[in-house]
Amino acid sequence: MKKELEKTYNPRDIEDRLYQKWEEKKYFHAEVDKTKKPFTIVIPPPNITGKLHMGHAFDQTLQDILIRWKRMQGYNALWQPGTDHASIATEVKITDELKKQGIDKREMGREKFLEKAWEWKKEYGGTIVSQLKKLGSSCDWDRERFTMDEGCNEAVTEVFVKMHEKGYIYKGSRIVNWCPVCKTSISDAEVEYEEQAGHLWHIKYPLIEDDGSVSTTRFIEFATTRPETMLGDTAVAINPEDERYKDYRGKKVLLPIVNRELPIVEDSYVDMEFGTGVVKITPAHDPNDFEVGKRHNLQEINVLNDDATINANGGKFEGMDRYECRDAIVKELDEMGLLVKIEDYSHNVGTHDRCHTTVEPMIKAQWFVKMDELIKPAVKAVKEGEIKLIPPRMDKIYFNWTDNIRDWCISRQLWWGHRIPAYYCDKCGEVVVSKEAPKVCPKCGCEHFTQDPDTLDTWFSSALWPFETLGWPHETEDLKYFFPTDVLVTGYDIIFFWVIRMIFSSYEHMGTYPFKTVLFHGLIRDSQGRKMSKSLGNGIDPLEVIQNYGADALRLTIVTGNAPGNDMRFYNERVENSRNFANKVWNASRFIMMNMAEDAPSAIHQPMPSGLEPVDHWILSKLNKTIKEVTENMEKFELGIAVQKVYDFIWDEFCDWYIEMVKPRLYNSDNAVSHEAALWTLQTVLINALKLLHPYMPFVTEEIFCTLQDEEESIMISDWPVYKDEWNFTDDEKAIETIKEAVRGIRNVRTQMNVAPSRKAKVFVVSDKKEVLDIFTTGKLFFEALAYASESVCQTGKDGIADDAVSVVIADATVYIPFSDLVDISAEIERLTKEQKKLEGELKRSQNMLSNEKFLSKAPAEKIAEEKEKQQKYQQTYDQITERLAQLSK
RNA sequence: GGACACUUAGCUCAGUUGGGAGAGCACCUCCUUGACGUGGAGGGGGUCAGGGGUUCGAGUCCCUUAGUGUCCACCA
Repeated sequence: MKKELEKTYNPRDIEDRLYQKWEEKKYFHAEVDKTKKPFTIVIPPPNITGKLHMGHAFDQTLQDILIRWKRMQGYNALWQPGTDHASIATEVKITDELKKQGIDKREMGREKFLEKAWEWKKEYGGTIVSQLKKLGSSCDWDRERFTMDEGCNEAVTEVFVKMHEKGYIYKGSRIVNWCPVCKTSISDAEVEYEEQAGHLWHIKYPLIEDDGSVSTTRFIEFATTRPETMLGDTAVAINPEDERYKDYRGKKVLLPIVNRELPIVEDSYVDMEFGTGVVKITPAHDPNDFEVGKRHNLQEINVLNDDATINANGGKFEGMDRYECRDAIVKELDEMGLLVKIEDYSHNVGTHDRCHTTVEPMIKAQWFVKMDELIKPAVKAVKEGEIKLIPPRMDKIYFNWTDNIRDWCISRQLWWGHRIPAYYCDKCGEVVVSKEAPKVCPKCGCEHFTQDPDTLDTWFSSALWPFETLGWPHETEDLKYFFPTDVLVTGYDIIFFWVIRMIFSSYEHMGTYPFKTVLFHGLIRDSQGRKMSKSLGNGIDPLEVIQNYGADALRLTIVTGNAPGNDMRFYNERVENSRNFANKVWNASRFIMMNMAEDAPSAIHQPMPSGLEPVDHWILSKLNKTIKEVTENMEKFELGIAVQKVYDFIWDEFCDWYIEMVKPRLYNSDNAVSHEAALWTLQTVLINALKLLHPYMPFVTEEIFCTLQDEEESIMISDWPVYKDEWNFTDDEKAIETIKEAVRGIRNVRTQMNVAPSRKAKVFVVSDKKEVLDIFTTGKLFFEALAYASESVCQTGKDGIADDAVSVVIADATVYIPFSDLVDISAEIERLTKEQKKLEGELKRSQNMLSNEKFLSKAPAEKIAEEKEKQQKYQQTYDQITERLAQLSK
């Protein structure tokens, strides 16, 4: 039966059907197979609360391109999918949801809350997965994992206990970043600094004289951005080198309002150049002051509650909010005459990246991962190239973080997450860290324990993702075969949160690095270059784009014209272009199918017939080159360049030239050999081009492929095209390029002269070179098909050509079109003179280069040869134009 | 304060070992040719931010200036 396609490509009709077929046929599924080489990618697990956004689309498209390509290349390709429990994000969302229903999380209690959370996971966790499928992602869904499934839980506990035993995990009271709204500690990576307009309050504390009296004349003045923390001041610091304050050394000041005596300590931390060279020290609420406090054995007075209101240590301010208290204290100091002045001041304030609440540094007992040793192999991996970051500039960002790394605070005062496997003896408080609750206290023999209420940072489990998903801590075959993985694809925004932590975790627990290459992508921005955000409401919904233009168009848009790691702007005109391309491919295929005889076997598996003509060789040669280059680009992760080449080949070479050039042969079935050769070439080139395109546009390529095939097959499991020496036809390539040049010249002249397309004209090709005439003789019909020729004649001399014919000059030949009634000789002379001038310029440039001795002695030989060839061509053309001008001027 | 990136056609961007400036969109002219008007043919438009250097040769490498953006950083 004759195969047919619709007139336009309608992605909506086919995408879901094809995806379902792929899943049913298990094409995405990978099993250990030692006869094949593995290629593994683990998905950056999307949050269960998440809704598909452009960031996912970017991630997914790049991964899917790589995995589909490698699968076609014969690798045993595994794309390991899964989702993340996203501890804090999910907990906040559920808490808010409960609040709307008038339910308070604390009143509800931990157990009930977790039940609710699991219900939530069941209900919404699948949404994101079904959305990923809309993009065409070829993940092995049979292997789908969740960061809080049984296996991952086991891995997390294993790691925690092991690292605790090795001393890499410890509990300590230290300054942590505290979010007063989420009421949990957060890691340094989760703090986002925002430039905020604030004030610098200049305050003075009175000195305590040697006799113990409070001075009314001697003060020590300093500036602060946070006056309310004075409630927790336990010292004032000066630089030991600072001569201005030498009389104050060893003395004390009185902390007003609170009436506490504070020592004046000397610490080189104080910058003499800044302000007055004096710093008030609040060890409990500032990380630097905390360090100073440790060095000078200062008291640590916490003045804040978990919600950032003032606690009992704040005396009469107890219960006030931190900012309310600030105003009250400033007012009181002013009344006491201790406020010197207020300056406007802009400074960086740490905020929580989730809720943007100003973070409060507080001393808390938390669990930490000791980083100094762990980070070393992670630095080495990138330094020595064992892990390659793309683009390479990411190295610096990476090292900047590793060089300044601090211990990682991993405990969170949340419920949704992996609970810390630490147990406290109810009687003596002994801490036992173990996989299961201990039976007997090793210290006091008591049998009652309470588990640590805290959970772990989400990224603690994500850090294990590449190996826990393959079965670790068990020694599975999957792990041995698929690990380490090959490429990680992710946004540069989570390099610190995730990438680095996976690298050191993997090295620590697996003894090897988790992947060989990290391909970073940027952000997708709106048409004005703004970040897409909920508050701006400028987010573009990928599902809507798919609905309107198709998943292939979305994918192509995302990967086109973007260098690795760069942000991109997204707007519909770009997607329209991608959709148009899908339609172009569709219609080219449709045309080919229309010309295939009924019941004829598809040419795909047939050997090359003998009757191929130069133009067939030409397109095969072009295809061959494209195959080679595209594969090379993809190997270097230059996906944008690769797809551009496929696009150009299909649209410019195949559709605009080749198909047009073979049409006469298709419409004329008298010459069966030529007809067959054309059909074979059309199909062969199409199939190969579709294969090159498939990783980028899986749906349209599959639909065409399957329609074209006789048997039920899939392009996604077909072989990736390989460069073949026997498809190289250098001479034919050159010949067709010459014809194209002549055709373009004729079209050009006709447009310039405003000749209606309907007006055909006889075309004479004149050349004194036999091989050139041969080329045009075999290519005669191209002039008729492409250059409005009624007839074409190839000859050596000018016999029979009117003197005033229009001429098109190319290197080896001159094409004459007699248009006597239309030709304005002076205009013709002008046109040719212009061309002559242009050539003169080129010739000059070329001659300059070739007469430059240094160029000749230093440039590579092939470059010189290339330049000589060009010069020759220019000279030939130039001479012919000169000759033609002479004729016309007679 | 440090680091990184960007500055190329009206707009958005490619341009990866340095060797005659590209694409898409927009714009102008023409085309109801039997795959496609989501198309075809032709065209206009750029001193590749400014300056200096290396080189036979620089959009591409080095230095510098200016503008923009991002990340990092405890200066109270």
